[in-house]
Amino acid sequence: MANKFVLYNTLSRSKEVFEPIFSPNVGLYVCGPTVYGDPHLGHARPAITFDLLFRYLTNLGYKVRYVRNITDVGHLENDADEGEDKIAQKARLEKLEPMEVVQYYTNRYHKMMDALNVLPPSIEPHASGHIIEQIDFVKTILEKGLAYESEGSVYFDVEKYNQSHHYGKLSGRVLDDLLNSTRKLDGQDEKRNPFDFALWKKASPSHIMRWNSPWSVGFPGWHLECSAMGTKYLGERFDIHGGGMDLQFPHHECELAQNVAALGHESVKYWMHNNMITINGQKMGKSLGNFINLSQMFDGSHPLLVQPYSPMTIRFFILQAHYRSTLDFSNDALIAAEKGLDRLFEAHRNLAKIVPSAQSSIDVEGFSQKCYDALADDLNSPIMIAHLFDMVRQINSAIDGSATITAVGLTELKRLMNLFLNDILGLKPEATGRSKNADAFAGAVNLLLEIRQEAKLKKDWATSDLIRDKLKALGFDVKDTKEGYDWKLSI
RNA sequence: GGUACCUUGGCCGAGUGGUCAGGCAGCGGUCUGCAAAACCGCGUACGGCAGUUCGAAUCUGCCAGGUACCUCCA
Repeated sequence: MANKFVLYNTLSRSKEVFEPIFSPNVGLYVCGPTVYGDPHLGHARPAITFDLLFRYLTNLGYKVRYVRNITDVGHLENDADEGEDKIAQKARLEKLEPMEVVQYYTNRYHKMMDALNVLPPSIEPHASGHIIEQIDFVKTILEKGLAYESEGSVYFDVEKYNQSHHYGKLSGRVLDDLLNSTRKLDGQDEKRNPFDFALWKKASPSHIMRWNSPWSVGFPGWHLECSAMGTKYLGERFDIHGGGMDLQFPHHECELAQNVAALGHESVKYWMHNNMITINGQKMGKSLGNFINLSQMFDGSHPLLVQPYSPMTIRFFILQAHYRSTLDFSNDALIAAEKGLDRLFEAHRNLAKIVPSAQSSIDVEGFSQKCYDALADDLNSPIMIAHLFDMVRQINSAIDGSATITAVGLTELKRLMNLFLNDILGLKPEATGRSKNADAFAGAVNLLLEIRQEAKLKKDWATSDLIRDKLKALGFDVKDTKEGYDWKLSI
């Protein structure tokens, strides 16, 4: 742990040195998906951002417990069916059991995350599996006098809380402003103040997902699950809480207040928020209807896409921007990322072709240091990737013979490239599927290229170019090398 | 309306008060039978206007444009 890891804390609005509360253990909580729809490009951002963090911290030697929840109850829909649980509504729509919908989209989420090489968290708790813990949480807040019951629902008393604490400290909100800008919602008259939020909500007759509680048959409030599950699995104090910037308010603000109300102190030391992915400069979101599903990205089926993009291209695209910047989607940017990543992988593979020298012109140690420095500076993956590309040039030069590296240096470089590329950035070459089919296929292409070699020896350029051009038309990139030839499938 | 943030070369995207981001695309060269790939070289970019400063794209103010949150949202 030579490098001081510095990360941006939303709470202080500044970069802080990371010091775990109980080193070497690190508690990390990230808001996971609401499983009522197919995962889209927006879901990939936090997943990959915090996957990078998880991998990096683990690599630094920390023992990380990573909790990422599945939200499968509670969140209210805000359209015609106001007040109905999202999951319940979807279930009625598709004539499925709510938990069937939950299971289906959870499976989909896992499948997409797996494709993106996002490591599974240590614990993935479901909100629906922690109703008892959430009810207990509500009870505690009621006992502390910071919540009140009204018509079978329980609301957090924001104004009272604000008398002794600062509601709005995370998001920079001022209570008076909220009073004027809070929108009128259903059930508003049950509340003392419009900005009070539900801890427990009484279920309407049409509401399918419902549980018994001391107050009513209903369901837990929208922000409660993270308070309850974070506390359960990471303790009353833990290190990092992450999520998308759009969750900062009200979700995380409320969560923070709930924890202070129930526990008497804040739970989270560092709050991290990733920025949004935009499309034509506008946030990509479910409610805006401009999102692209991950499966559509992978197969190119969305009308905005001119071609499919592999999971690794998506991952690389996201890592090429800093997590706190917005990232604008475009085909040009994706294609550029795809080509760049290709070059990176190619150099990584070509490491095997380097012949070591007695001297070294490549500064392996400096390279390592620069990469670690970039990560240590608030997870600056774009800078790290820039250093990786600098190394690509040197690797290619070494193959050309215009740069040199010692055997020891080469071994270390191979280790570092594996570490940075595969283990930390989580970029792995797309599976080529070594099968009998593929072997036969490769054999046939090689045979053609052998014939081309013979034609070349006879200076029969017509035949040699014919083979190359026809293969090219079929999607094979053929290139001549000192030893003979090389090829790859470019589609 | 309130609050916060953003505006970098053809595109994407880092960063800093005073030599370099990086990728993609483009141009020139080396190599090649020709290509491809690779390597070498090339772009004097930082929204506008003022101010602070020896010096600002980087700090301050104003203006313009954009975005986010304030409502479920990654």
